[in-house]
Amino acid sequence: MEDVAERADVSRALVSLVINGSPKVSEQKRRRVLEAARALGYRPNLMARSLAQQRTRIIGVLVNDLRNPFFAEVVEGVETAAESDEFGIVVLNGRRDRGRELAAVETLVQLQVEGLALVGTQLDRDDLAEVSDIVPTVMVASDLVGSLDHPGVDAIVTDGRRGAELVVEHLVSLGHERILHIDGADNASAAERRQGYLRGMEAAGLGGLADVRTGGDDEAAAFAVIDEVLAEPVAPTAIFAFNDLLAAGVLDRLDDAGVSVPADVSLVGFDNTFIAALHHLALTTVNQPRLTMGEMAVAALLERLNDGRDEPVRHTLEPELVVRGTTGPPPPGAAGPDRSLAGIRSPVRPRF
Amino acid sequence: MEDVAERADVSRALVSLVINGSPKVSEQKRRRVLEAARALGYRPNLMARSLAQQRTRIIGVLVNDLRNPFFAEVVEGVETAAESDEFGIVVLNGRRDRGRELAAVETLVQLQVEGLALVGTQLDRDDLAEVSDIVPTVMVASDLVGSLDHPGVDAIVTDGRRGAELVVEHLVSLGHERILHIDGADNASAAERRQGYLRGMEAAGLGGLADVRTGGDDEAAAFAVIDEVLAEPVAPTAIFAFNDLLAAGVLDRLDDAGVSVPADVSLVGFDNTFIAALHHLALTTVNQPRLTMGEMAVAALLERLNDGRDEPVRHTLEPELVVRGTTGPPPPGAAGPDRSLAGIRSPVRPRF
DNA sequence: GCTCTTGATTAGAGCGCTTCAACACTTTAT
DNA sequence: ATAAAGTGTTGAAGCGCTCTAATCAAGAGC
Repeated sequence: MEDVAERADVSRALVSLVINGSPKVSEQKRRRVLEAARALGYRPNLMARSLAQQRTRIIGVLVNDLRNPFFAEVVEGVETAAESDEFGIVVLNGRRDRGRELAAVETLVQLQVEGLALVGTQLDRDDLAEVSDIVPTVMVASDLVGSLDHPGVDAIVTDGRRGAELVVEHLVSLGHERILHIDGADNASAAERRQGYLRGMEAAGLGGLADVRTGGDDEAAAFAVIDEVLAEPVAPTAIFAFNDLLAAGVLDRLDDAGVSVPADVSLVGFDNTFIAALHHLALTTVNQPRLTMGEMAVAALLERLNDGRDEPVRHTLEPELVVRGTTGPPPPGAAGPDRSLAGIRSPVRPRF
Repeated sequence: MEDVAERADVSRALVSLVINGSPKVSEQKRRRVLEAARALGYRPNLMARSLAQQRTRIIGVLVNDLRNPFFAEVVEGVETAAESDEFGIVVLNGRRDRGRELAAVETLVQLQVEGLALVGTQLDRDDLAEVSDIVPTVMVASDLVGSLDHPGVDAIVTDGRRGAELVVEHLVSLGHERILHIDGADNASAAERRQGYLRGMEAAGLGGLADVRTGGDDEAAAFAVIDEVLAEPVAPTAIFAFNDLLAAGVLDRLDDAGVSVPADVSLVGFDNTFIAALHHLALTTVNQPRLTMGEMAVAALLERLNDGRDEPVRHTLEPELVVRGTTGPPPPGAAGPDRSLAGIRSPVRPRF
C-alpha cells in the first residue's frame, strides 16, 4: 500500500479511500491510484483490513456433513443470501463428529465471524449458550432439544414432526399398518421426526404397531437394520427412513434380498435431495425448502447485526410430501399377523 | 489479551508465549495465564495473529461445484491432509461460474492463504499464471489444456484419457460399436475424456462411428441430448456420459422413454460417486481416487511451502473401471445400420 | 482583502497480536 | 568472589490497514 501511495504520489490514507470507493476523492487522483495499484499488482490484505475495521463481513457456516447433498444445498442458500448482502462465508465441515464441530466453532469465533450459521449440527445447549454470547448464531435444519432456548440463538427449521406425520398419514391412507421407522440415531433432527412418527401412528390408532429402530444418516446404517428386519418373523409393509441417504441404503439392501419396492414393502425418505428424484429410485420423500432455509438463516443473522434484534426467533417452515414411486398399497395378505420378508423373493430383480 | 496479562500479572508478551505453547515459560506463570484466560473467556484474534505472524496457516480451496459429490469428497481429502499438518482450509464454491471462480480466487488471495487448491475449476492459463505468482497453486481433478504450464502450478489428476479409453475398451469387448459420448461441454476435464474416447474408438477401428454430443455436467444437460438421440433414425447401443450425474440424467430420460438399460442400450458414467453405487442405478463407471487426490494436493502445496520446491509437478493417478449393472452386450440385431431407439418400448418399466 | 465554506488530502494513532533485543535473575564454572 | 552461561520475562516495534481530526487549497460572500 505504501508503494502504491508513493507511485501515485499520494498518502496511504488516500489509497485506502480509493480502494474503498469513497466518494470524496477527485477523479484525477482516483485514476492515478488505481493505475498505480494495477501496475504494482496491489491486493489489499483482508486480515489487516478486518483488524483495522473491527469487522470481517464474514459469516461462519458449520455444516454437519458436506457429503449430504441436503446440507450442501442449504449452504448454497446461505451463500446466495450472504453474497447479496456483501458478506462472505467460510464453510467448515463437521463430518458428523461433535468434537470436530466444536473445534470448528472455535476456529470460526477466532476468525471473528460476525454471524454463525450451524447447519444440522449436533451441538448441545451448553455449547450454544457459550458461543451465542459471543456472536449471533442461527441453527438451520436442526433445533435444540426441549426448546425454550438461549436468547442468542435463532432457528430455521422445517417442521420435522409434521413431516413425519405426513408420511404416516400417506402410508396409512394407502392401507399400511405395520409401518417401521428407522431413525437418525443421535442426529440433530432425529428426535423430532421420531416424535412425529409416533404421534402419527397414535393418531391413526396404530400406536401399538409403532416400531422404531436405531439407524443413522447414511447408507451403511441402513444395512444393519434391514438385515435385522429380514430375519424377523413379522415384517413391516412400509418403512419410513430418517432421510434420503438412509432410504437409499434401505432400497439397496432390500434389492439385494430380492424384496421389491413398493410391491412388497413401501419406502419413504426425507429431505427430497436430488437422489430421491432419480427416476430409478423415485423415492417418496418429504421436501424441505433448502435454499429458503439458508437464505432465512442469513436474514435472521442480519436482523441481529443490523437492526439490533435481541430476542430469539424461530421460523418453522412447512414440509411437503412428495409422492413418487416407492410407496403403494401393501401387498395382499399382508394384513395377517405373520409375514416375514425373508420368504419373499420377487421373481425378477431389476437388473443383473 | 491486555486484560489477561493484567489479571495474571504478567506482560502481554508472556501471554502470547503461553498461548502459543512456548517451552520457555515457567510452569507457574503458564498456569496463572491459562487460568486468567479461561476466567475472562479470552480468545485469540486470528486476524491479528496472522497479521503479526505474517502467515495464516490457511489453505484456500476453490471448488467448481459443491453439489457434485465427487468434488465434495476431494475437498474432504484436502481437509484431512491439511488438518494433520495443522493447516485450516477455507472452501469457496464456484458454482460452475467462471466469474464467481475468479472472484473467489481474488478473495482467497486477499485472505492471504498460503496455498491454493483449485478443484475442478475452469480457470484458464492466464488466470493461473497470475495467481500462481502470488501463492503456490495446485489444480485437482482438472488440468490446463495444452500442458507445458506455468511453473507455479502443480496438478493432481486422474488420467481422464485413459479412463475414457477403458470405457470404450470395455464396451467394445462387450460387442458395442455405435458408442456415443455425451461430453462435459466446457467443463474442466471434458476435453481429456473426449480425447480418450476418440482415441479408444480409433484404436478399436471404430473411428468412423465416433459420435460426440455436447452435454454438460448435470442431469438437465443430459435430457436435451437424449431427446435428440431418441428422435434420430440410427441409435447408439451404448452411451458414455461425462460423469455420473450426467449419466443419472441419461438413465432417467431413457427410463421415461421406455428404453431399458442395459438391455436396449448400455450406459457408463465417470467418477464413481456414491450415486453410481446405489444398487438401483448400479452404474458402470470409472473410479477416481478422490480422497487421495485431495491429500496429494495438500502434499504438493506443502512441498513448495516447506521444502521450497519451485518446479511444477503433475501427478497422474490411474483410473479404474468399475463394472456394474448398466453395461451388457448390445441387443441382438443392433449391428444393423438402422435401429432407432424411438421404436423401442420395453414391455415393463421398472416401477410405477 | 478578509473571513467562511466547502471539499480534498494527509498525519498519525490504533486494531490485537508476535517477536526480537534487552534485561533481570539464577545457576554453574573458574 | 567473579565471570560466564543459562532461564524467564518484558518493552517496544511492527504487521497492513482504517479513520478521525487536522490541514490545506480554492472559491464565495461580505
